[in-house]
Amino acid sequence: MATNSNLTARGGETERSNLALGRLGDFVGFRLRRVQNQLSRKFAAANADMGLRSGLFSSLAIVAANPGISQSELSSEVGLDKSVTVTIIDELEKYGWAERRRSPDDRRRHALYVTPEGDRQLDRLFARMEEVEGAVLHSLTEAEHQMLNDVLDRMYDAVVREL
Amino acid sequence: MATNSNLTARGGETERSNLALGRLGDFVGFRLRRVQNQLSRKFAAANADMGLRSGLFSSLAIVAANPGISQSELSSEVGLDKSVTVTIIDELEKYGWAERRRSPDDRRRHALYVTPEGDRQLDRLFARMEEVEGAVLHSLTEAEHQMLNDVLDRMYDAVVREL
DNA sequence: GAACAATGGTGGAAAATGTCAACTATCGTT
DNA sequence: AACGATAGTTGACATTTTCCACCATTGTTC
Repeated sequence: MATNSNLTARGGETERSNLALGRLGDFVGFRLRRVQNQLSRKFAAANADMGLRSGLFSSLAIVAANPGISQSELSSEVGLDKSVTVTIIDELEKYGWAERRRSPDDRRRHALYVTPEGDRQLDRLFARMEEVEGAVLHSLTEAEHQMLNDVLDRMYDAVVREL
Repeated sequence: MATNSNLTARGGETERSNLALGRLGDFVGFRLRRVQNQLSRKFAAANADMGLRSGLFSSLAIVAANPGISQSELSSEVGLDKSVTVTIIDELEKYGWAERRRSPDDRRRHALYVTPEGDRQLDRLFARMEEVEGAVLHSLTEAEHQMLNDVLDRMYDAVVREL
């Protein structure tokens, strides 16, 4: 049942660097976190030159894909608090990568848009992200990659569609 | 190529709550983060009663699976700084869930062990984790689950085995 | 159309986390 | 005995979350 490749025995002071996962290995959440941790670490390292705040890239990308989106919508999509989103948009505007425009319909809302400069920046960021992921994905077949995306989407739908 | 189920059109002010992912949808890292975020959020909510610090559960589980492990080894496995691990073990000892014992071989090291009480606690935590994951995993077949674990393991190996 | 609850956005304080650089004790090697 | 490397600890510091109060605007209700 378990896909356990870490059978490292304790007791013999093994030199194999791998540790046992124990029951932790039965949970997808753990494996997910493990991989995701490393991945985001790599990505952060690759972009250490410019000091990009954590949620900044995702936010910019989401705005680019959804022109006119509101800060609340963005917040819930990226999974950040509204107040954090404010800070992020502030920064994006400071860099000149995005801008707020008052919505004519609902004057409370700020409709968000990516500037041309922001688009260029996104290109760069996406390129680096591809590099980082490439190193990881080359160990997967195209079919596996496809299936992974599919499975992750279904998991996301499942976890979101409950209260 | 992309497994995109969010084709929500912009422009028509659609009421569908789903947003477009755009190019972000081409990256596994994004999907990974998405699912993992929700999952850990759920898990945290399920355990809100006791105030469990972030890395605490994983650490306890790893120690349980590797009795006598050192703090450094634990640190690198969980992906935390040594100093953070110190704090975590402090807390675990305060709760009476784990303990340090000076290693006889190497008196610098602290060999870590889970107490019986810690084991009971782990049972409870694992049970809750199963509940949380169960809701997500029921949307996957057993074969998919298996494959997901396998793929994630390979990705982890790939990302770890590079400098 | 006046009153009131609900929503989008801001600002700021406080707690939780993560990062880093000393510093001690111990080990291994020479 | 002397040296560098490792395990653990501590404390300072920056960065991130988390919350809560607040203002402007909207929508609803009578």
